[in-house]
Amino acid sequence: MAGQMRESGDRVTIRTVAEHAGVSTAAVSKVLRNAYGVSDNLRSKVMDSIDELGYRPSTAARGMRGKTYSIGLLLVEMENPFLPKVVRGAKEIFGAANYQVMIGVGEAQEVIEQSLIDSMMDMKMDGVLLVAPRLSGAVLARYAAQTPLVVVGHHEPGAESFDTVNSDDIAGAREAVSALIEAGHRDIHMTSLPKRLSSTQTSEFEVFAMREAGYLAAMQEAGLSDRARIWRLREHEGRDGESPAAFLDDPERPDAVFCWSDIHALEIVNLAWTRGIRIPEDLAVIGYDDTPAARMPIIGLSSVNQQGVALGRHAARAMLTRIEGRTTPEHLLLEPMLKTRRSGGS
Amino acid sequence: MAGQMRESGDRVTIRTVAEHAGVSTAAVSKVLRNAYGVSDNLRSKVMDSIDELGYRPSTAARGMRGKTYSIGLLLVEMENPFLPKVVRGAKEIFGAANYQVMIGVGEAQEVIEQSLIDSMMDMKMDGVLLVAPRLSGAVLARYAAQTPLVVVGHHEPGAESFDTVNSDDIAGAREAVSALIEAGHRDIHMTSLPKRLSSTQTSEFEVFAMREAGYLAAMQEAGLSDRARIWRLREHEGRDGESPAAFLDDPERPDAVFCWSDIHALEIVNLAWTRGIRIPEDLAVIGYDDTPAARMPIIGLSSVNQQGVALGRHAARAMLTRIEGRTTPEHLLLEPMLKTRRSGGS
DNA sequence: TGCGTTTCGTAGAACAGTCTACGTATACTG
DNA sequence: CAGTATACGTAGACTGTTCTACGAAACGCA
Repeated sequence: MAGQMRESGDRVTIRTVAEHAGVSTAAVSKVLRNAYGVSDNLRSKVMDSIDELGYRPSTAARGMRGKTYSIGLLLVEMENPFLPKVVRGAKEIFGAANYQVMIGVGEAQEVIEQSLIDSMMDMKMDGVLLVAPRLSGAVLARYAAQTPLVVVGHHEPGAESFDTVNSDDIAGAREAVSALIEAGHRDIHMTSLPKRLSSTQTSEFEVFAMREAGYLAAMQEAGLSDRARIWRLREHEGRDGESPAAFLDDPERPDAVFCWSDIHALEIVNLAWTRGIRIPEDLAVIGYDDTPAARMPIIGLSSVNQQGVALGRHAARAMLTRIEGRTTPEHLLLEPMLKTRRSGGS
Repeated sequence: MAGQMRESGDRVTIRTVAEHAGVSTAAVSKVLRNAYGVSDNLRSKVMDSIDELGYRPSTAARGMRGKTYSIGLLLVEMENPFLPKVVRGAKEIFGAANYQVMIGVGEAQEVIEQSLIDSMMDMKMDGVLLVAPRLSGAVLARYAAQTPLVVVGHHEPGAESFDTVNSDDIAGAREAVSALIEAGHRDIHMTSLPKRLSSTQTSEFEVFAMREAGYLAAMQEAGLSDRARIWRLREHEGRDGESPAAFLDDPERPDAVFCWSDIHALEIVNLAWTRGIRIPEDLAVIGYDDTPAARMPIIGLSSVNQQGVALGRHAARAMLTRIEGRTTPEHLLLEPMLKTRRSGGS
C-alpha cells in the first residue's frame, strides 16, 4: 500500500528501485531472484525500497531472459466436475512454490489445445501442465522438446520426454466390475467413448481405453468374456456417438453397467428414472470420478474415486522438479477407490 | 509444419523472418499488427516467410511495448457449475477477435484475487475480466485505473472506471418468489449468504444482496413482509454460516423457500429427501442458476436461468471496445428466466 | 607483509519485439 | 512539368528484465 504515495506517471521499474536504494539494477535483480552474492545489508536495503515503492517486476520483461514464475495449465473442458479437484491440488503446490497458475480451456478440440499450448510457450511460461488432453503422444513429445511438460490423464508410461500422472484406471475399472460381479450380476456391459481416429491421434493412451481394459480383464477373470459388451456413447449432447437412451432402450439391456465416467452414469440413472427402470433392482450402475452429483443422496451413484486433488499435487511436484532440471521421465500411478452407494456394487 | 525443416538451435525471431523475406524487422512488425503503410506485395512476402519458417511472435517481448492479445479472466472458484457458461460465452467472442483467454482461479479469497489480477497486469494482458469477484468496488476502481476492466456478477451501476455486466437479479428473484406465491404459498423464506464485513469490502454490490432485495420486494407486494425471513447459510462445507440442515430442521420451517443459488437448493432438496420431507408438497424449492444438476429429471429443481453464455458474450464485447479506447462506462443488465420444474412454482 | 581466494557489487550486452521519425518513390494537382 | 501529397519502408531508440564478465574490497594464511 506504500506505493500509493508516489506520483503515478512514471512506472516503477527495477531502475527506480536501484536508484532509490542506491545500488545497481543488477543488484536488485539478484535480490529478486535470490541469487548468489548478496549481502544481508544489500538485501534489506533493496527489500525496503521495493515495498516502499510498491515495485512489481514485469513478467513480460522477465520472460525475455529468465523465468516468469508462471505455469500454464490446460484443461480439456470446464464442464466436467472432476477437473476442479485436479486444479485445486496443482494450485496448492504451485502456490506454495510461488508460481502463478494460468488456465487455458481446450474445449476438447485438438486445434484449440495446440494454440493454447503455443500461447503458453509464447508467454514464456515456465512449464505446461496438461489435464486430459486430446493430443496424441507424438504431438506431446514435440512440445515436450521445447518446454517442461507434465500430463495428467494420458497413459503413456513409455514417454521419454515428459511426465505422466494418472490414476490406475485399469485397477479402478476392475474393482468396479468385480463389485458388480460380487453383487451377483453376470450380464454387465460398459459404456465408453467412440474411438477417435484423427491423423495425429489414436485412442491408445486415453483414459477410457484403460478403463475398457480393466472391464474386460475383470469379466475374463470371472469367465464372463462372452457376455462383455462395450457401448460407445457420446460424451455430451451434440458430440459423436449414440445417446445413453440407446443403451437403456435396447432389448438386450443387461442388468448392470459400468460407465467410463459419471457423465454417462448420471444420464443413465436419470433416464432410467423417467422410464421407471429401478436402480439397482433392474439395473445396477457404477460410474467413475465420484463427482458431487454422484454423492447426492437422491442419486446415490456408486463411483470410482480417482483422487483428483492428489493427482494435481503430484503433477505439480513433478513439474517443479522438471523445471529445476530433471530430464529423466517420471510416470506415476495412483490407486483409485470404489465408493459404493445405492446404485450398485457390493 | 514447414518450420520443422530449419535447424533447431537458433530460434526464429522477427529478424529471421525479416532476413528471409529481405525486408526490415519493422516491416515484419507492421504486417504482424496489420498497421498502416504495408503494400500487398510486402505483406504477402512476409506472410510467406512467416509460414515457411513457422514463426510465432513472442508474447513476452510484445508485452514490453505493445499489446499481447491476451485477456485475463478471473473466476471466483471452479466448483460452481454456473461459471463454465460465462467462460464459454466470453471465449467465443474473444476467440473470434484473436485474443487468447487465460483463466485465474481466485478461490473466493480477496488476497488470491488481488495477486492474480496483479499477475495478469504484470504479464501485460490487454484486459482483465472478473467473474463474481469478492473484491470491493474501491479495489476494483483502483485496478480499473491501470487496465481495461469488466466485471460480471457485481452490481455497481455507478462505477465510472469499469464496466459491469449482470443478470437482473432483483427481477429474477422477484419472478421466482412470485411464482411461489402464485402456487399458493405464503410462508416463503429465502436462503442467502452471510454478510461479509471485511475492511476493504461490503456486500452492497454483491449478487446475493440483489436477490434478497428482489425477494423482499415480491413479499412486500403480496403483503407478506411480516412473514419474510432470510437465512444466512454457508456456501460450501467449511465456509462461514449455518448448514442448510439448520434450516430444514427448524420448527418454524416454511412451506416454500427461495435459494440464492442452486448450491443451497440442491443441498436442501437432498437433505429433505433423506428426512422424508416431500418436495414440493411439504416444501417447495426454487433455486438460482439453472445448473446441470437442477435439470436432472430425478432432481427436477425449479431455478432461475441467468443466461450465463450471454453474460460472457456481452462482457467480452464490452472488453473489446474498452481495449479499443472507450472510457465511458457501460452497465448491462440481462433478463433472467424462471425455469419451473417439479420442485415448486407455478 | 605479500599473495591468492572468496565475497560482493557493477557495467553493459542481450532478449524480441514495437514505434517514432524520417527518407524515398510514386501519384495527384493545377 | 514543377510542386505537393501520399504511400511505403527503414533506422534505430526503447521497453524492463536477466546474466555474464569482470573489478574491487575483504579475508585467510604462510
